[in-house]
Amino acid sequence: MTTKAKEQIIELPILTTDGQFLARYSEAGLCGLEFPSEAKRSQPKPTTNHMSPQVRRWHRAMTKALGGALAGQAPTELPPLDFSSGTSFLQSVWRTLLQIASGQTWTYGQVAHALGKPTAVRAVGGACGANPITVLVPCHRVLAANHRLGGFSGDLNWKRTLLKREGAKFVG
DNA sequence: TAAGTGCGTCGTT
DNA sequence: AACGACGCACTTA
Repeated sequence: MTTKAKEQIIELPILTTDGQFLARYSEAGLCGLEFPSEAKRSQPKPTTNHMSPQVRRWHRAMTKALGGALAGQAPTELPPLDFSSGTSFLQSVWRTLLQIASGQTWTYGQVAHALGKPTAVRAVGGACGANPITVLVPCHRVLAANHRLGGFSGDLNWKRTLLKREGAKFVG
């Protein structure tokens, strides 16, 4: 028995006015949140493991936080975020993104600079694209230089929509 | 102005 | 070794 127990991931849908998101929980906390379109793909998992009270609690907070976030409001209370899927660099970028308040935007360059790696601009872009917790880890608030919209993995319209609701300004 | 090219840069796969 | 959700300088229309 040298094997480390395969980490148990619980997947739960969250119904919103924008469709059905999919939340993933590990023992450590929220480890994933997917947009409705992507969530449908990995739907066939009605895992009815007896949810721990903890997951229940996390999910309740998440449902509320996501609803608020989609309305352009700052999340009130969040479950702990499990970033363990990422390398240390990725994690440091994701943590930095949490500092960007609703309604404000940073550029990829600013994020890189905040990390103490002002030239790692492109790597920051890659890290944003690898963000496992969409919306709540606000990778959509990172713009290209000169307030240009920049890219987004998946549907670029999500980035526009979220930024508009938060009252952030951008070009594109 | 707008659009396209080239290159530096660096973490990830 | 190749590839980006970038940034900047520079060239064309």
